[in-house]
Amino acid sequence: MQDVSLAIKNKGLRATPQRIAIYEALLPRKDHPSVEMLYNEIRSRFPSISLNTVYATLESLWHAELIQRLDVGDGRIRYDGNPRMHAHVVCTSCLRVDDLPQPSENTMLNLMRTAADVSQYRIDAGKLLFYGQCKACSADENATP
Amino acid sequence: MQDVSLAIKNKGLRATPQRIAIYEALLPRKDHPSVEMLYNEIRSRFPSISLNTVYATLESLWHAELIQRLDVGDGRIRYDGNPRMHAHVVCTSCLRVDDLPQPSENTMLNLMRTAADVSQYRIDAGKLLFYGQCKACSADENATP
DNA sequence: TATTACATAGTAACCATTATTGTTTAGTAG
DNA sequence: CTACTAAACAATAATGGTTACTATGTAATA
Repeated sequence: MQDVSLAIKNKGLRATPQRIAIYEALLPRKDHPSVEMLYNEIRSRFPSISLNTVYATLESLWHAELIQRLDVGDGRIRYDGNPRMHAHVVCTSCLRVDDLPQPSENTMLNLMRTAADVSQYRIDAGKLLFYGQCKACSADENATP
Repeated sequence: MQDVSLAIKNKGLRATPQRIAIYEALLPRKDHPSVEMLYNEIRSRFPSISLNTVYATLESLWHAELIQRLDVGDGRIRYDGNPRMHAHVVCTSCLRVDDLPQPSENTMLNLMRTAADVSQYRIDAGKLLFYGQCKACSADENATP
């Protein structure tokens, strides 16, 4: 509760009711919701909120490095309440996105360093995505061929 | 020349003049052009070609696994004449995209296998992207602060 | 209280991509 | 060579997530 408000203020942002609500809605979720998914959830408690505010707020939280922006290539951007670098898997059937515990953050940081060495770029961020089919979709496909 | 035509036919596609021209235009490039960039190049030799044909052709070549589709998140899709899995670096200033020789294809395939194990997904593809600033843009920034 | 800067809501515009449609071309069989 | 069938092409319109714009509201500062 107050943690959320404090975390926002600590980044130099105003802890408005809308921002607190959006951040609090995102944090417990593990399904990497899109803007519209969050918008629909927030609207039940915040009927007057605009879609635009959700866009702007998520961008602010992202710039403040409180959350992660995740473009998996399905046309809509997903958000992740965990700002630490980690890999993701995308189900190309149902488009769900899951976190991956492997490779570790250290391994990814090592990949980044290697990339910086060989490319001569200054590298700020990395993204590791896998695409395939989740267990549920594989089962469905076998059930109805 | 004939290689290109043959490669297309070997995938069961018709080797039309448009397809050959588009594929031949993409192959030597290392800058991962977008649809429009290729469209502009092709039009000089093929004034009547439509943008839509470039879209359709690139999708055909991609489905045939002759080329690679690359969504780096800048709004337009980039194409890579090399279909083998490899990492990329994106310059967030000038949006150029470069290939990375590291990590090796084997390393990436190992990452895929690990991801499949821990996620219980059937994994078909992987994507490793790094974001930062290329040498030229870093130099420009230091020159004009 | 006046000032200034940031937030929000609502609407309209943007733009890469995809869908649709009618036409043309290539490949194949008779 | 001609007819048939399927694929490819070109032109236009439509889609849809995102951004821009504008006006209004709210919080921090002097």
